Amino acid sequence: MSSAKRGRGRPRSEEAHRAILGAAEKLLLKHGLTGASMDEIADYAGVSKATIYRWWPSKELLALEALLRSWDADVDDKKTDTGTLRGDLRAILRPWVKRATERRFTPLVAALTAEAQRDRHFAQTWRERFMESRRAGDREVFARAIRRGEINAKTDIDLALDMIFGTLYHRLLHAHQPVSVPVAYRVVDQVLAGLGSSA
Amino acid sequence: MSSAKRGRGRPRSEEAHRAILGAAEKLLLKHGLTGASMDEIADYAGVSKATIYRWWPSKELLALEALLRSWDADVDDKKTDTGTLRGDLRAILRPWVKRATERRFTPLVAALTAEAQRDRHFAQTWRERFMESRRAGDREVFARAIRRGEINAKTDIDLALDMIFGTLYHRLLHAHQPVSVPVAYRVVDQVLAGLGSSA
Amino acid sequence: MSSAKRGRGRPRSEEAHRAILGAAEKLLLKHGLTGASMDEIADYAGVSKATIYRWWPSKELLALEALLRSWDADVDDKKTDTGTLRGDLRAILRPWVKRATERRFTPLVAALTAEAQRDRHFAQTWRERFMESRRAGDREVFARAIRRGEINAKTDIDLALDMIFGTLYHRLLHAHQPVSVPVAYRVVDQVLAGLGSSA
Amino acid sequence: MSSAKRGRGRPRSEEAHRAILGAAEKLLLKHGLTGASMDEIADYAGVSKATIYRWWPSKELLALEALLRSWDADVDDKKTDTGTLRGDLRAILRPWVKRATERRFTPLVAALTAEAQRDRHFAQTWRERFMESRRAGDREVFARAIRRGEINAKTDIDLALDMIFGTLYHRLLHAHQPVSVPVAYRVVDQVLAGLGSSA
DNA sequence: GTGTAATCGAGACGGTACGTCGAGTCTTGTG
DNA sequence: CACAAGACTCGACGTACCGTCTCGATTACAC
Repeated sequence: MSSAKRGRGRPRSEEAHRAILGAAEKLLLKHGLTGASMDEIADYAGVSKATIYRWWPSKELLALEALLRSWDADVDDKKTDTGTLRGDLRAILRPWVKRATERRFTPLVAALTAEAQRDRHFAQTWRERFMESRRAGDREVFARAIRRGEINAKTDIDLALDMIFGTLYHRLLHAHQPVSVPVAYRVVDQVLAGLGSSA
Repeated sequence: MSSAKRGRGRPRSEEAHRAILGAAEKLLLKHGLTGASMDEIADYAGVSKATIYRWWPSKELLALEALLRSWDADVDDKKTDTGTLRGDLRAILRPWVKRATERRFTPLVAALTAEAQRDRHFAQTWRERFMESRRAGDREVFARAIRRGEINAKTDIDLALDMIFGTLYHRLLHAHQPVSVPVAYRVVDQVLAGLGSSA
Repeated sequence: MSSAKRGRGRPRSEEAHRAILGAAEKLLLKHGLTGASMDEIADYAGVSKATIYRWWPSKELLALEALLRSWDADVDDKKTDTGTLRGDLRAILRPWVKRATERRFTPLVAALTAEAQRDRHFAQTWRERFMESRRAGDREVFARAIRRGEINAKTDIDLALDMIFGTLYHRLLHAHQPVSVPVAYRVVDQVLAGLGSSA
Repeated sequence: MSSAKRGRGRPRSEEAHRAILGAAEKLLLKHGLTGASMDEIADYAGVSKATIYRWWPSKELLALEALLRSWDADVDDKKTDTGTLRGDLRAILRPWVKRATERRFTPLVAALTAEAQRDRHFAQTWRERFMESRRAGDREVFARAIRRGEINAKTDIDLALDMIFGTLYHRLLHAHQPVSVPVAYRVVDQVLAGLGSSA
């Protein structure tokens, strides 16, 4: 019956896996997509390049996973249910701003975003694994507000989220204006105000 | 005609200059920053690579200029003074959306944005020549609205602009949601609505 | 008879053995030493690579054995005693030329000869198993001729054999001149003529 | 006259060329075709790998040229006209044996011979540049003997040469029997004796 | 029968070299 | 001088193959 497919061959080394991701996190996050080479990563991980390529078909996919892990690493994903939409959004944005500004995520995010323009397939993966996955939670916050009757049921949630995160990413990427918790709060306020009237 | 400041040697070839930018526009816009090589560009322009590097210190700077020229090429920058802020913004965004969606700008913009993360110096140039230059006009529209008393004098113009363009770029870059003229109008409406209440 | 040393564990699979040699013969003979990979051979034999390496320490040794088997496969090693040295040598060379020209032995022979230059140990094995083993019979033909008084007892048999096979291999390896049964006969004639006078 | 094609661009660096061939001679001759890597050669030559590949399409072709140069390096190609065929052949073989036995040519020769079996194109080059080029002179020695009336005009020169060099290469490659000047002389004698009677 | 021991298939792994590509620099000869 | 041609350096890329290793599953002989 079952378990038929229980591993036949040599089991894949979780050790190696971890080492690769560790090296990728460290080197790619630090030096960026082009700043770190696969050879370096392999060396640093004490692993052969072939082993990396066995599991990650490209540098970009490896970087994506490293980014994801690093991103999710220090999240205290406290179920943020503060009772108000504004409160929930603030609770989401507070740690987001910290991560986004403290650590060197932006270079990788920018590089992978650029890669997504060149490779439709990667773009798909990028959307699913980076964008959509964190978006799901954010959408829920709006859904709750709708259930509460706090905002109009017809609110375009995706647009609202794009206005919030689009604005902040824009500043992050071009660094022409500061990104901070207060700024994030103001963005939330503006968006919320806008929602009300367009209802 | 004279040519007073004629140097000693062979005069610089405007012809070559134009050819380089033409090739850069064509190839870089079409295939992206990594998709086109300097050798290809030189070949296509019928120019030596050294000549390119004499005038543009790097591929990125060349791409930046090509992007700028292409961007400004088909602009009917009719001084758009419609009398209302909403009208002015719509007038600005209508051609913007066309350019941004019709032509292949996004890959280059994304690639150069990524480059800006790696190179502080390039980031500076990027901000000045790409961001700020088009921003000036946009800001003026808000300034006019303030003078008209249409919006609060303390309005954070930069934030408003980031909310508009940030949102649209966000969608452009990740293609998770559509970008269209109606969408752009809705963004304007939301932002304007937000401005009012936070005044 | 033997089987005395029957071990404790699972007996070695004769099936696997045959399959490996079969695959080796087929693939190595067809594509050469570098043209066929161990992975391919293992796959084709339906056997794991480790099983191959358990019994053959290296690709070269496996190839050697495959070559030997294939070489000896279609030999009608009719004890060729024709009564004269010339007749015996012709009887030996006739099938030799066929094998050497018809099938794809030369690439393997060349590759293994090259390997013998790099690895003294393999060179030893190569000499013993490939050269010497087929040489024994050839030498006997000369010994018979000496017993018959057909040629001088002091004839340098090894030199004679080297002159015959060296010449033919030379042509085989560099393909600058044809190898055929008539050519082989002429070589024999020349060598025999030479022997007589140097006696 | 010609010279029309005198380079426009940067002239190829004879320095680099020499360095590459020097490194190739040293490393490939010393460690063999597989024992030396292109990276090592590039390093040793103080040259980039790309430069090597610009001029030599493959490791094998580079090795061929290195072999040729090294082979021809220490030749005192004294026009050997001793008056007799035997004398001429001895004069040719004396230095040949020295080169062939003293220096580490055989591994490379064997490896390239093996390569010639895999690649028809390389085989062609190999024959032309290694075999035929040195053969031309050897053939002339026989032609002279024919003109002198020393040997039959119908002598199969190529066969005679194959018998001489084939025999010696055979011993060189398999090392089952010694190669020395006396041995070479005996081979010559045998071949010459054979020629006479088959005339 | 149950334990012990060798073998096998599957397949991951480290290592090492390959040949390719692109950016940017440098060296000539020519206009 | 500015330019065209193009050789050169540097360094990364992704691929391929070898031989080793780790497992779990088999298949005997021995107790």
